Amino acid sequence: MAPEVYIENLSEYVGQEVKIHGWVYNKRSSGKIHFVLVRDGTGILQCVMAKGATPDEVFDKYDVLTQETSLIVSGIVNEDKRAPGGYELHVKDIQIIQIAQDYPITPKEHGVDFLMDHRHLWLRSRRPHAILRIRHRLVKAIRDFFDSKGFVLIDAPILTPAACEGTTTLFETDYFDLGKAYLSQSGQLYVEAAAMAFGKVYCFGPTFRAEKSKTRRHLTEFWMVEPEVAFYELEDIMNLAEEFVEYIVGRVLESSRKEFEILERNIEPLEKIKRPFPRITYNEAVEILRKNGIDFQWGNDFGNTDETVISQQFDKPVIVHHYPAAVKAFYMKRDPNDETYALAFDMLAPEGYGEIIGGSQREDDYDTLLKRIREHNLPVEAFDWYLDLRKYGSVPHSGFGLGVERTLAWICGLDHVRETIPFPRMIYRIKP
RNA sequence: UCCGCGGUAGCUCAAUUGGCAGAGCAGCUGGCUGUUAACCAGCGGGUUGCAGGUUCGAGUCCUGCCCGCGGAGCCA
Repeated sequence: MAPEVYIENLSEYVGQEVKIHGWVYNKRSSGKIHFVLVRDGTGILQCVMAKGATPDEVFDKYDVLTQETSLIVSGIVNEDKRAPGGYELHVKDIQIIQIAQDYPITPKEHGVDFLMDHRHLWLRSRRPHAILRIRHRLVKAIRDFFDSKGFVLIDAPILTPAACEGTTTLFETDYFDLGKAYLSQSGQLYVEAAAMAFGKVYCFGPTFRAEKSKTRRHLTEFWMVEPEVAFYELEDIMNLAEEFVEYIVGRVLESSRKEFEILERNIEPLEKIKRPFPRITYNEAVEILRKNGIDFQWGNDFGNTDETVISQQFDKPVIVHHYPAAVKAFYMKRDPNDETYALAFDMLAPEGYGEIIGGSQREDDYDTLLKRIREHNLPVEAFDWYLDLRKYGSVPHSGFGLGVERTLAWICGLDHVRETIPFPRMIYRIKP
């Protein structure tokens, strides 16, 4: 009985008969010799059927094979330079499971809209397959980084009673007799509570923003990892962010060569992502913009093109810190030396990708935080528990959030975040 | 929400000044013993996004609407 194996392990079975379970990816023929490309989720294998060498009744099955027909194929593994991937299967038998009719995605060109409508099938194609494998490894690297440093994973709730950051739009839903609930746009307030319990924590999950943004950098549902550390000040958390990004890029680089080739991603820029990263203040960033001919108004937050210009000055991620407090969230601590500035930082990815991290030291003084909540016209009742954290053993603490999809788009060299998540949610797309 | 671009065969696109809607791929038929998005020959395939209007005649011009894409604002 031939062993049932996966294509990624074929090199261990050269000369042996094996059984592959999979789907027809493509086929071509010269009449007396057929080539069927079979994929099984781990790779793509060329299966060869030659008149005379293959039993006639098996050879003739070629005619009914259509793209994405599911089958079990058995044969002898052969090493051959002419085969894509270097190995091929000399077919002895084919068992057809189901014949696929009119598979809509052909090996030719398609538009993004068509492919997104067929995202459930598009996942089978080389490119999305490569991206999502890299996503898997990126997520693993993120978890390994924090786990190896003694952080505790604390999952934040998805349904929340109020906005974490007052301004952005929230998805709203009815919540029994308690009024409205909102889909979380950040787990941050909850990890702050957890940091006071466990010291070093992180949350990792989906977050939701009902912004009507239609750009290559926005999804309405995206994944964010948010570490929070007690007794960390701004400098400490910037150091952590820097070490973190160096680590996850390195991990993905060493594990995903094959996928980067499929994506035609030049990995040289990624190999330069080593500490230390450049650090500039908001004011220095403004100078850069003005030197590049941008008429930037001091006190504004950076726009998309501003971020691109700043990040293009460096070949590593750049940390911008000490933003004007007025443009930052209510919970960020202000610089005691100059209250104009917040102890906040963003990390902008190189190659024009822009912001992938936003973080800060948090306001830890009760009266100051209460004042900020009122200044931002936020409902104080909703934040009573959050204020409690400043009543019972308040300490300096800091954290940041990293957007997984933006980070992955940068690492893969993609021009849109929609390809970095299996089923993207955008303002005009909820299906499939 | 605002600005710009687009919607033609299953898919990707073409159609000159308003004048017979066309090609490649996919599908079907036939050919080919080493193909690499194979190739060669043939066949079938259309409510030109929707609703009006101008005109002898509209894919093409006008009005309204729908949908998508790119960008701005906001953000990770």
